[in-house]
Amino acid sequence: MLQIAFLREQKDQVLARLAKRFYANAEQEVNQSIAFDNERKSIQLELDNILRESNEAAKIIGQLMKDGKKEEADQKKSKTAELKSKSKGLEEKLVQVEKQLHDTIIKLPNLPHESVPTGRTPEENEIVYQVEKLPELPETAIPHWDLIKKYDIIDFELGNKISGAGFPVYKGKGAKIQRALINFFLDEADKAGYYEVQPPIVVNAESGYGTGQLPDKDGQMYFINEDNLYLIPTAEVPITNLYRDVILKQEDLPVKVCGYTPCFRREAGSWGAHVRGLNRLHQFDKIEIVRIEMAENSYAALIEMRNHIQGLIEKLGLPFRILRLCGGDMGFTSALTYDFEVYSAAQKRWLEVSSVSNFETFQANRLKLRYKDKEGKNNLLHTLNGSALALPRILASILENNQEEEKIRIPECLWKYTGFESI
RNA sequence: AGAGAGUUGUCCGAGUGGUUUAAGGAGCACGCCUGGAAAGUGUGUAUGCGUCUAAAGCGUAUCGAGGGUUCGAAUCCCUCACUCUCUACCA
Repeated sequence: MLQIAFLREQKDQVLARLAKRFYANAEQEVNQSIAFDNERKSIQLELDNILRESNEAAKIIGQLMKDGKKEEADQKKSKTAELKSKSKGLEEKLVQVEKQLHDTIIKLPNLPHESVPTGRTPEENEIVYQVEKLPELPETAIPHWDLIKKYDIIDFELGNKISGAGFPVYKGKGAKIQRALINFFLDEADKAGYYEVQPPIVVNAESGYGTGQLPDKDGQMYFINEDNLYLIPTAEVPITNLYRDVILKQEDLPVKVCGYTPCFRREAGSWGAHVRGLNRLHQFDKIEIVRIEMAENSYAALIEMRNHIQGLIEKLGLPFRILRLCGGDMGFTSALTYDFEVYSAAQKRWLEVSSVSNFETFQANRLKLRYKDKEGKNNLLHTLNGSALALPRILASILENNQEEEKIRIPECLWKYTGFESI
């Protein structure tokens, strides 16, 4: 959520930056927010004055009662009745205006960083890096959905039977390579200084709201009606929310946390082309890295995270590229996002395997995540996160890119985790 | 799941309608004292919003959350969340 004070003070800049997203009603919604805020302020001022008067009166009445001057006290009481009805009306109005302000400002997406390219579609993303040569596979190469059948390592039909589409069963070496990837990614994160946590994979609405999945992506999360809980779409939600309503000390920074969780996505309406096999699932595994940084360090941290992810993909030996997302393709809450895509030779297309973003204060403002500086002043922090990495598409590209006539090579960095060198 | 007891500031903890403007203690910060430290001692120590160019100051709200009663609520009433104890169940 954007800060109302910033909208007020830097309206031109806000509108210019929102323009990069081609956000339609920017000017109208910004003006509306400011108008609601003005109204809020004037109501509060009036309300505070009335409350002050009645607080003072209550004190006097208390004193009069004590002194036994009951009649005088009663007289005073009748006067305060009027104040009371007035303050009640104002309170209702205040709540209403605060809600209107909130509902308006919550719709505004984050402001793109100045380096974000202008553009509406994925085609306009900027390619920051790309491997020089794309791998070429022999004519006989097949996509991963055929490979998993050939080697019997992932079973979608079994998953269909016990759960439904998008919930595969990993079997034998398929299951072991999952476990190997999880451990490899966690160990690498650990080496890079990330503190490991194992959070719950269901969260309450407040947490969903804190990181911005709610109200924006309500329909995308599985919801447990009975207990009012959501299945997490990413570990970003529980991990970042560990720091909801927290005021950190400057010496606690930066915060670097990682965690492995299953992730659940309904992906409502997104079935069809390009979602075969492991390309899009309802349940998948992911290792997430999360950082909390002071504003002046957050972009350096983003590059560090990007380099970490790049290192993982390089160790796995996969052909990849890095994109800087254009304004139109960037997520609602992000100020700058880099996407990693791995080339699938058998599918002849790029698959997104990681997304690393700086949210600046957008999440922190909702989370009320701040730090106390040397002067004792509280400031909003910057939050960042990235997938390091999500398993299914990484597994898909390992299978596809490493296939040979009668086996699939396992990247060497995984051998000590799998205990086998090929499938 | 049933019964009971709880939730107060950074922490512990007092407080059952009106000097609570939240006692007292601990911790922390800064000062005094000291050769240095400890002890001692003094002062300070939450958050949001508003007012203000800003700071200070002042106002207002916040004692788990939300609502209610009252001139006045940490205190009384209602709803919800969470914690603990016992019982039941169970990896």
